[in-house]
Amino acid sequence: MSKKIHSISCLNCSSWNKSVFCDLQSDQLENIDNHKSSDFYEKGETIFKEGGFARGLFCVKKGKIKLSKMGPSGKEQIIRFAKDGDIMGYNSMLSKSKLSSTAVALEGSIVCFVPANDFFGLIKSDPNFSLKMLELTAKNWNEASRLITDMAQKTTKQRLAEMLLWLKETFGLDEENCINVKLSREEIANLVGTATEAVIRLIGELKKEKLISLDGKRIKLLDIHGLAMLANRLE
Amino acid sequence: MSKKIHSISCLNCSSWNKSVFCDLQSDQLENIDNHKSSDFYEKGETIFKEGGFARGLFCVKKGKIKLSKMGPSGKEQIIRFAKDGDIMGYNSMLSKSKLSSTAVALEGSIVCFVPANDFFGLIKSDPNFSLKMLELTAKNWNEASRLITDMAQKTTKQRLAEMLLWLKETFGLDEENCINVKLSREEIANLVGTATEAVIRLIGELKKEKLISLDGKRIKLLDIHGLAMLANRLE
DNA sequence: ACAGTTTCATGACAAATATCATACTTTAAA
DNA sequence: TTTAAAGTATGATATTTGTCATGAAACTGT
Repeated sequence: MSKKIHSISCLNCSSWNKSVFCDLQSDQLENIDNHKSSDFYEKGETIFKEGGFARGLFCVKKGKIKLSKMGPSGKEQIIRFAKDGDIMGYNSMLSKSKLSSTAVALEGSIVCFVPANDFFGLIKSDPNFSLKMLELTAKNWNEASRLITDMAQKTTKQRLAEMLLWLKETFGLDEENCINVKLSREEIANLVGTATEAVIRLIGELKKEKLISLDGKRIKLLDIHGLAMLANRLE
Repeated sequence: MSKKIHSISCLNCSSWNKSVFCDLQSDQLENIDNHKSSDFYEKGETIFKEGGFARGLFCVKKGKIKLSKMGPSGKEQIIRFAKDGDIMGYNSMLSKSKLSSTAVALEGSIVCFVPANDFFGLIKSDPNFSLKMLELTAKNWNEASRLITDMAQKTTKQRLAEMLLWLKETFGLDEENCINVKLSREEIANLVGTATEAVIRLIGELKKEKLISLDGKRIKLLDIHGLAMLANRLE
């Protein structure tokens, strides 16, 4: 189970300035501080489950989280990731529907929980916050519509290349150009939307083509431009 | 080219109550009235183009519109539809990015244009409107994430069944259980994310399986439950 | 009514991908 | 450390789907 930890103030949060709360005044943050709670989740722990009820907003203080949906035949589909400063669960709250995805920690993560009332209070009282939220949801839509098009039109190999680039953009690269997140082959398959075996084979091909290399379990990007070409990114 | 037509007041608009503007006060609507314009678009006409700049919001007074993205190899991908009371172009405005899709009329349609300033004015001044917009964008996300999962995991035939049901839910059925919108096979293919030939073949199969029948160009749904089973809809 | 164009339809074939079977390898647990 | 379990890898095969070719049917404008 997740461990309740001592909440530090949003004012001192290392991820505050990356978050949607970055423009709030200190009295607004204090109000959140008074009602929020913070939890630590081990790698593999579930933060919330698809189909559940959203009583509030989750904000990632530190960590890496995958958000996935159950496909029709019980196969997981990773929809997006959340990292430091990202928020989760707001779509269900806003649309007053069940949580549309499951959140699982990819590594030890600290996640704060802000009750729905405080969130809606901000929206009612602070137009700038609303605008910030709208900006966020609009960006999400742009991402999503691109993803729909990619899923529908690109080959598995192109999608794999695309996802490797997406992972790079989301989590960045370490000193050795390795993608800064650990995913199993199965998780990559659940992101690309294919079978695990296919991912294994295609990673092998990308390796042969000198686009990537494997440093243990870590994936090193050797030729980012080549990957972008393969993924058929026009922009 | 589209024809500029005489704008009638939002107060008398037949689609007003279905729209995101339904809770506005008459003075707010009058303000929109003073700045908006209305245009008629013939079937096949383009309302706006992907990559363009969003100077405002498009609101469908009457009609049926497809919103699509260009895929990497130049193939159109239909992302969503808009009908009476639906708005378009707001995601690009909100995220301050280029229009992420192209809007084309599927039949003669009347579309009003509301300048960005008025839209942002509403958001700044009316928290209820912001909330309504957030509700809308959140619902869009839920739709989109479902669509991503479907595209990634379902077979072409399942996706076709899924899309037929989606069309039914979006545009409804006429007296004879036919889907209330006319799409070419190619457009259906661009919605399902497959080749036109595949759609033609699969429509043939669905016909043989007595799930649908063809009444000229119109698609009649014979067995909605059967289609839902095939599409593997769990809920 | 006509020719020209587009849309719809079907077959043959090639390519991509899923599935199943089976090892090997690493990680975790006893 | 040993054993079990999970994750990774590879081959063989079947299925699905895309592509190309061709022809019929429906629509369009003159």
